[in-house]
Amino acid sequence: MMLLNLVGESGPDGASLAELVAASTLEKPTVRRLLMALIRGGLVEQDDKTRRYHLGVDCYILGTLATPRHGLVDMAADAVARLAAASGDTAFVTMRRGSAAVCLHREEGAYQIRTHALTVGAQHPLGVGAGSLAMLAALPDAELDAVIAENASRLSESYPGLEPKILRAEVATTRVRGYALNAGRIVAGSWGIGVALRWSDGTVAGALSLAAIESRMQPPRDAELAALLASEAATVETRMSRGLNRAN
Amino acid sequence: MMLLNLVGESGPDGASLAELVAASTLEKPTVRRLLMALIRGGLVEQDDKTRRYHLGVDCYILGTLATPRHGLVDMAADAVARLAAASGDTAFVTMRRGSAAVCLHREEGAYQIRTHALTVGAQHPLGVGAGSLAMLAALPDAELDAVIAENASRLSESYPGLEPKILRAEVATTRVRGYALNAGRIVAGSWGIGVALRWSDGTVAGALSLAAIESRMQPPRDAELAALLASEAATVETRMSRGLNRAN
DNA sequence: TGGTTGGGTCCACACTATGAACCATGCGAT
DNA sequence: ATCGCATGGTTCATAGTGTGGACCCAACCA
Repeated sequence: MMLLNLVGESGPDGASLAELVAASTLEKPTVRRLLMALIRGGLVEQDDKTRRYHLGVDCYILGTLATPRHGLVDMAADAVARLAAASGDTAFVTMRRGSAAVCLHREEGAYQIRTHALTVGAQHPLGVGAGSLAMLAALPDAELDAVIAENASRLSESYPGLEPKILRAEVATTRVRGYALNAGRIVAGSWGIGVALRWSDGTVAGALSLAAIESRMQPPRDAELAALLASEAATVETRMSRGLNRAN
Repeated sequence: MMLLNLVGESGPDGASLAELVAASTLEKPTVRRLLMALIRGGLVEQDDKTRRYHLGVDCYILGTLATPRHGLVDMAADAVARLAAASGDTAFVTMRRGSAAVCLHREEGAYQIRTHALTVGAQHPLGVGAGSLAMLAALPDAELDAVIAENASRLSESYPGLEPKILRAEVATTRVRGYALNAGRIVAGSWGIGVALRWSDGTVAGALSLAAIESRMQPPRDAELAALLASEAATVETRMSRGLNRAN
């Protein structure tokens, strides 16, 4: 499942065997054998020419069958389109995946300078990035602690300037402010604003966010964008509760 | 992966442990352990109250990430909607999954009598059902033989009246006729018409189909519906080739 | 109260995954 | 032409992990 996930993260060009070995904690023969098993099951496929591994049809099939329960992107697609159109910047749907956030949908606006700091499939610990931070801040305190604890080592190692302590401070200001702001903390100059999305039972599902260069996120524009996000989020959330998808 | 698939097939109400044990060839402790592993990985989730198992968020995430490569339903959604609206009957998107066909999308028309012979998530051997038969007939002969051989035992056991020999005859007439017709072979009185969909490289991706009661599939209406299907299939196929999704 | 059904777990045992070492192939440089 | 070096892929003794019959428990119903 770790491998499946890595293949998913690898984007439209897929992943090579070597890349997967490097990204996983497994040895080459093991990776290869597991990939063969995934291929047999249809969850992964290998391009005959390039020898690279991609997600298989069965992933798509299972995903489609899981849509009635979890289909956030469908419910948010038009909201994201409106956000991108209205702002001219790039809009995203991010979803929670345990203690990480996955970017599932990206819609570019018309403005000529576009940040590519966040691409579809990318995963970061909760709190890293605007949408991701919005989700983290939306969690109940117990869960927040658990998530931060789980991510602690990865944060300190791979995300300098986003150590647990700083993250907690960010969460606090996010909660007061009402929306999450990423002031170029991951890629310098690439700013973002995000708001969380919840299922009708209150659990955090994902987030809507906007990204742009620093100059386009200064007051008073930042507040305007945040208002835009909040209104679209409300729209999406009513839709999420209407389709009474989830029993639990 | 077999279990994952079974959970997927089980529809929106999920599956109980006992059902999964029965449907799989595994023993109860094994099923339970594998399910726990799938739950750990986020591919499956268990409803705390009902104790039933459902597809998890990660299935949806992987499915979304696989959409650029395999996203048939998105490409066919509006065509299916038009089919259902124009015919008043129920329209389907089916996809190939090895030697089986999976129903991924179902759109009901306005007509008051609706067949529920095919529901989303249902899987049958290739050749069983209109869309499924359309796919089988669209395969090159070598592949057709392989598929029929693989399904032989299941066909004879579970689908009386659709033994390999009869299926081959059906394929022949389908190829001549240009579209697949299921004259109530699975559920008496429930008829269907289907046409195959191909990727731009010629490989069979899935099918579009319509289902209705027998009386609504008699000449000349059957031919009219087939024409409708063919034209929508053409639309979908041009869209499939435009998004040059697949390298291989 | 007693029987039945379904969910979930234990642990001796058998089988299966593991990875260091190895082979094969494609490609750029000399 | 030939070498060197990535990168993809495979082998096989060994360590370790999954397997399932038997069992427990709770809920439900007569």
